[in-house]
Amino acid sequence: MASKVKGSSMNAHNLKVLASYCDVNETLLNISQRWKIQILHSIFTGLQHFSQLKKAHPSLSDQILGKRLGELVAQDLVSKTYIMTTTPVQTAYSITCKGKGLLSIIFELQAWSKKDWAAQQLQCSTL
Amino acid sequence: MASKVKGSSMNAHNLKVLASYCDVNETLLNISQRWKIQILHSIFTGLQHFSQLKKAHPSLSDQILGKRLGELVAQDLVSKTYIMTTTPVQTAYSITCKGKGLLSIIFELQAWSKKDWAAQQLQCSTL
DNA sequence: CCGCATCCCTTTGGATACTG
DNA sequence: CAGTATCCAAAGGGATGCGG
Repeated sequence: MASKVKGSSMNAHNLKVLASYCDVNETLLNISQRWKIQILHSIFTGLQHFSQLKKAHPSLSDQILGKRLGELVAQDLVSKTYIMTTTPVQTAYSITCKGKGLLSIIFELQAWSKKDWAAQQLQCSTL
Repeated sequence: MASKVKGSSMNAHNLKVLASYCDVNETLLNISQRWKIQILHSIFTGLQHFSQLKKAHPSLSDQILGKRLGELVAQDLVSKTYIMTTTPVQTAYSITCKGKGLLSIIFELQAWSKKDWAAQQLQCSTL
């Protein structure tokens, strides 16, 4: 995929795809809710249980955590499994392939926001 | 930059950067407001004037358009210039280098959301 | 241990009306 | 033509308390 920040990422094909992206905004809304990316990242780093995630984000309340986890599962960004061998039954969350793909893009977004664009004015003619 | 969706994008360096991305959420919020990306894209395609943008998005009201344009300028995603040779004075908006960089990432996000991830389960082990 | 139901409050989007 | 001011409705986050 030729979608680097530098280089000719804005070619004709990409423009065509972009022209029909009226629903990207929905995607953006779906991933920009409070705590969502942080939770996804925490799961990515290995935190599997509700209590672990809770501990990792002290200022995050239970019902928001539960809500976000439900959304993440519904969006297929994390998967949920039940560990039946314990009492009471435990739950384990793990990141999906799709979730990892999203984090890749989030990484680029992070790099983009950190970049000093003012110093790049002469280099973006090919963008 | 090694930030492709396919391949080893989640290497040690990226992980380190990701680990400190608590403020990515702020960036996400700043770009996910209603109409913002649509307006940015419209400007990218060549629409320069307030009235043109208004016409391109019939269900977008004046003051929301004005608000978003102000934010886009403040975020340095678009630049604003005044055309003094006309009466009354006209305004022209154009996308900046930084704005183009954002659209590149939005394009990737679009591709990500459209992809059939269920069929990719076997290919994401290196992610 | 893992959540959900309810209520409240803040934020945000949008309609109407007005100005240089 | 290019916006702004004010007010209002809706949505989302968060605190408290309860259940499986």
